[in-house]
Amino acid sequence: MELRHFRYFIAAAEELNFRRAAVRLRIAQPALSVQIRQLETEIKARLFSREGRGIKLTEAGRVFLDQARKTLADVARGVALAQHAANGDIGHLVIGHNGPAELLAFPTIVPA
Amino acid sequence: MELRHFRYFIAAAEELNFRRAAVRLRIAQPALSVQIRQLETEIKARLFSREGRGIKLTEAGRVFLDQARKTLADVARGVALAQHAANGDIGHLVIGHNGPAELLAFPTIVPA
DNA sequence: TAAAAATACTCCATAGGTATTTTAT
DNA sequence: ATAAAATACCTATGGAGTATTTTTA
Repeated sequence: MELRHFRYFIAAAEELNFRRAAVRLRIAQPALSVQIRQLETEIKARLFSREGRGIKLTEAGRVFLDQARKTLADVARGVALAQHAANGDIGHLVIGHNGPAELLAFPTIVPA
Repeated sequence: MELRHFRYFIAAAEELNFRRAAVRLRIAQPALSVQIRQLETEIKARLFSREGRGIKLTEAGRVFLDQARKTLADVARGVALAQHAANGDIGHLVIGHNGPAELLAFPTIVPA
């Protein structure tokens, strides 16, 4: 299983049509058909019901779509974090306060 | 970028040695070397510092390792959820109770 | 019968292997 | 001097394309 399967599956699930999804992915329809079939075989679950005229998501397809989107989001986040770290940005400092606003004082820079 | 890059990177990051990681992945060391280089090029961040004798994770490598593990965990979760859904298990019912235990009664099956 | 997916094949891009070189200790 | 990674080159697996067949609304 590769990220390609996730990208292809999401396109197919959103278009609910292999031909249109293939156009969007800039590949041929049989290539998409084969990759989706591979994915279904590997996870041992049917993701689409083929109705001769179009396709529908199965229940397994619906839950998998959710996770597939999260997976691709994780990938994007990993890349973004790595790039920031590579540029010396090692994270964000978050300051919280849960008391009355009157007790909040900001630090002051005192000239030497 | 493909899941292969994530699997290879995690192995290399855990072994901190391309040769040992390659053995674990059952591929040759140069194949691993090339794939890691591809990954670094694609995300535009150096993940390892090469020290001639071995490798070390960079800061970018450390944050990417974290996300790479989450990504693979998401993949596994997606597969598990899809398989369960395919077998008719559409989720779990969770019942909570926040009052005194004395007020808790279990439903009883009444014979017809 | 028509619109869509599946199948059959062919081709080629690239993952991976072997041999060797480079690098840093 | 040596252990590890990088480079060069070759091989072959499989992703993708074109043509065609199968399916069902």
